[in-house]
Amino acid sequence: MLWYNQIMETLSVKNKRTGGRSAHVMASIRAAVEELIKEVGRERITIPMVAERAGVNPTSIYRRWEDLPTLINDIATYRLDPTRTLPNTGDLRKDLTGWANELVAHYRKPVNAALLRGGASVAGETDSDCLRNRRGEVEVLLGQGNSEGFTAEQVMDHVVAPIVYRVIFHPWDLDDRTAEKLVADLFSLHRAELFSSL
Amino acid sequence: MLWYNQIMETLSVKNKRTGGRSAHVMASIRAAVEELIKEVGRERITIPMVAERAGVNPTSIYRRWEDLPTLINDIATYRLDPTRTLPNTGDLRKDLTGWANELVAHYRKPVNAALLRGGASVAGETDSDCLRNRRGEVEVLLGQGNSEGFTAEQVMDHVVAPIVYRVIFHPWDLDDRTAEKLVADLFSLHRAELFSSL
DNA sequence: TCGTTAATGCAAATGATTTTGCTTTAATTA
DNA sequence: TAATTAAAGCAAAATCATTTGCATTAACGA
Repeated sequence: MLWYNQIMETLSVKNKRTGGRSAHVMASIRAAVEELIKEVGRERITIPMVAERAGVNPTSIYRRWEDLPTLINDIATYRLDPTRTLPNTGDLRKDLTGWANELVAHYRKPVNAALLRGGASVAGETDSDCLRNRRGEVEVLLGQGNSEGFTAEQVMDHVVAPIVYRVIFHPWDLDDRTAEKLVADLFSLHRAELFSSL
Repeated sequence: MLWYNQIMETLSVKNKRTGGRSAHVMASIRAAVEELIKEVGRERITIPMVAERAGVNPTSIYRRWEDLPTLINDIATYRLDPTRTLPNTGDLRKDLTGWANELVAHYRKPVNAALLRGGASVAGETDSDCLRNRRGEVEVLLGQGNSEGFTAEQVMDHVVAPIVYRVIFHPWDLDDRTAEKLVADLFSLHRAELFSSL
């Protein structure tokens, strides 16, 4: 649960009055967007819809945000906390599995999946790769202790990419065995390379 | 270049008249959506915009497609000619590599990448998976001759997903060795399973 | 080629979204 | 607590999207 002033701090457009009513309006709008993203999907949300669900006047939304994409990106900016501690048991396989499981759990929440799809729709040109933090984390995981010869690219290709693919296109195929299976695939791939170099 | 009747066959909503004018209207709409996706981005396209650019009456779009997400998904889904012949040399590895190379070449064109991102933003609900044809093709490739024990899921996870991930988030990492490398990974993964079962 | 009628075009009507001017509420500061 | 004024509410107007009924075009089978 975020406090109202924390909610206010997450917005791209600032108010001068950050307490009481304003914060309550923001919280209602955010809750409404999250509900609606789950119920009707990002593409079918309208501003009047959000206003009605939030019990707020549409004008209040129009005056604060330029347009709907801005609103949704603002509100759905629920991120994996970049300061959280990563698994570090000394066992790379365990760490990767634990980390990938966090990723899966995160993106099984419809709001976060919707955000990723939203990120996808504006990716490619700018440097706004909304997964760049994940690659950074992979590098940390590989760096702490024995990387067993894996590169971040391999982990991104064979663990992160399949998860992302499922989140975006096949969310119903994302279950709590996905992460373990993919890490197992990664490790068998690696062993194969060891064998073939014998 | 698709023929008009091939374009018609790709739509989710069918016409009884598939030639001449209808096909021309479809082709114009498709071209308009492609241009606009590049120019203004998925988020700011409207149906009247598409109609004007296509030189077509908005009514023609409204009557055929339920709404904009459906239209975009339709166009994004069928950009690769679904009737093209797939590689069939008898050598699965060669076939997969050739097919994956087609995929890479296709998505290295900016229009197609933009369409995939557009598809991503409307994915996740219903069965509107704009990559479902790719999975179908994988099943065909595995079905013709020796599948060497691969499942479509494995190919989707370790060949298609990494390509899609790069297309959407890292297009600059998509080069003409990507496909071959990923198929090589897939095969080494498979060999690993053989080894580990010894 | 002709006749049928599906598909498109056109225009008016409807419905929804967005903007605007003004009023009210209440957060903040003194 | 009172004064100030930012932010929210309200309602009417303007804009834009969508639907609808009918006229026109042309695809396709006879």
